[in-house]
Order: sequence, then C-alpha cells, then structure tokens
Amino acid sequence: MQFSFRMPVAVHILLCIACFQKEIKVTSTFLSGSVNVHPVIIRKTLGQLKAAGLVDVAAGVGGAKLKKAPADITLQDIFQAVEEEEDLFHLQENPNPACPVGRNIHALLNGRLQTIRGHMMDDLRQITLQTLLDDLSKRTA
Amino acid sequence: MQFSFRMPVAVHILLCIACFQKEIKVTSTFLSGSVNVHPVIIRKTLGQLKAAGLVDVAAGVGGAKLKKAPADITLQDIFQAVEEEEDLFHLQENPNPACPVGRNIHALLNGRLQTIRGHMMDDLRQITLQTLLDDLSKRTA
DNA sequence: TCCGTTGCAATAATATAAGTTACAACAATA
DNA sequence: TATTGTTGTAACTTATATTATTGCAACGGA
Repeated sequence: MQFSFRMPVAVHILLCIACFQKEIKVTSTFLSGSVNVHPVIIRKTLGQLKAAGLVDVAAGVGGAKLKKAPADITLQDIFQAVEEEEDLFHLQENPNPACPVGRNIHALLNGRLQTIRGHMMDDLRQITLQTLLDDLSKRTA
Repeated sequence: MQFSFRMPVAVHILLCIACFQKEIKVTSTFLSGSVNVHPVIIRKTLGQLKAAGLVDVAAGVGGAKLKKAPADITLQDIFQAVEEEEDLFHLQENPNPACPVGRNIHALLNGRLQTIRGHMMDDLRQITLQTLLDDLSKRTA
C-alpha cells in the first residue's frame, strides 16, 4: 500500500518544464516521452498543476511554463495539487457502537494520524523545486 | 490515495484483545463483530500480528491474547506487521534515460522520500497501545 | 465423536488508478 | 478560411489491490 504515481509524475513534469521551457515548447507529448506516461495523464496532471497556480499552459498553441520561481514551489504544493485525500489512513466506517473500542476508535486515531500527516507535509514543504534542480545539475555535471 | 484499513483494523483488534482478554475468549468472530470486518480478514490480520510476535492465538480452542505489555507495542510495530511496502510513493518504472530528468528522477526522489517515511515511522513509534488504552479509559469514564 | 475455532486456499466483488480512444475547442499560420 | 498541432474532457477499457465470501482440513477440548 502506497501513494500512487501522481506526485512523482508531477515533480518529473515540473522539472522538465524548468529545464526546457527556455529552449523548446514543452508539450504534453514531449513530457509523455520523458516521463513515459500516457499524454492524457500528463494533461490531467498539468491541469491540476495549473489549477494550483504552479504552471501556465498555452491553450491552442501548446506548451507549459512555470508560473512561480522554482524556489517558491515546494513538494507540499505539488502534493496538494494532485492528491485530494485528507486522511493518511482509511478508517473502517462502521465499527460497532455497542463496543467501547468500536465507539471510540475513530476519536482515538484521527487526531494522532492527522498529526503524523502534518509532519509529512512539513517535510514536503522543506523540499523545493530549486532544491531538486540544484541536485540535478550536480548529478548531470 | 491513502493507506488501507489494515493498520487501523490491527489497532482495533489489539485494543479489543487488551480490553477483553481477561474476561472472555477473544475469537475472530467476536472481533469481527466489533470491527465490522469479515472474520477471515480478522484471522489473516491476527496471523500477521502473531508472526510479528505481538499476540498469541490458541489453535483449536480459539481466542487471542497479547504477547507483550501494551506499553511495549508501538504503532510502528503494528504498521510493519501488516504493511509490507518499503516505499511511500510508487515511482514510475521506466522514465526515459535519454532525458536528463528521466535519467535522474529516481535518484533525486528516493532518498528524500525515504527520509520522510523514516520520520513517519518515528512518529508511529511514539504511540504505544498503552497510550491509546489510557486515552480510551478517559473517554469511556 | 461432536463442536467451535483457526488456518488457508480459491474465488468473487469492489474500488482505484492508469491506459486508451475519440472529439470539440483553441490559436497560430499558410 | 482551411490546416495544423495542441489542449481539455469525457467515456470506456484494462490492470491492480483490497476486501468479502465460500469451502474445507486441522486442531483441541468437552
């Protein structure tokens, strides 16, 4: 059990845009070739990133560009743009209210799991696109 | 996208055992009634908890008991007993090696995401079954 | 031997994600 | 204006993972 492609794919997309937007027109077909994911998934993800204000996508002519500086885009921004779930774990919906454990299990776990999710968000916020770009240029040097 | 029932269900099971093991024989049928999950799932989960050394299950006669003190069972123990995945996110398997981003995306993300997962484990380790039992008795008082 | 239970396998049902196809709308341009 | 390449969606299919269900052998005590 783990999170899906989405966030990593979105990061990949944004890195490609950051690297190539000055040289070429970054289309969903181009991105599809680098990420190796279907163009429609790319467009859907791009749409979520656009809705989150992270990128601009040219309507007819095509091509995506970053809307913010890489240092101002965090993994938390990206995560929240593409993942809609509020909870880290799926809790069983109908525990038995006649059982003291069943009656309280949600209350016991919810707060604590939300706290953990909050820490995860804090961690994601520490990583910016610029961090990754710097690391990338080190590796390609 | 989120983690499945498993961990919360396992926690529910262990709490029920802790609460009722002195009074009654805690069978998978009984647990099924409180958690509201199919008995076979209960037995499977119980099997994982047994393999992890957290509970003892009586073979023919039936009934489960804690094998360790509630203060010595952490949510991390439970999580690891029932979730086998190593990675938090599913990375795209075949990015394009001809693209500098595609060639390095795994290296860029893997370490950072593992660190985040490590923090999550640290958080889970801070919560013991005893913590939850104390909270539970406050709520039922 | 009978009974309730566990352990396990096989299968079905369900949910979610990803892939695929099709097509309207858009903007540049020949 | 027609053409071209692209985006934005919707509908459908496929793949995968999780949970539910059924069936049955094995176990241990009454």
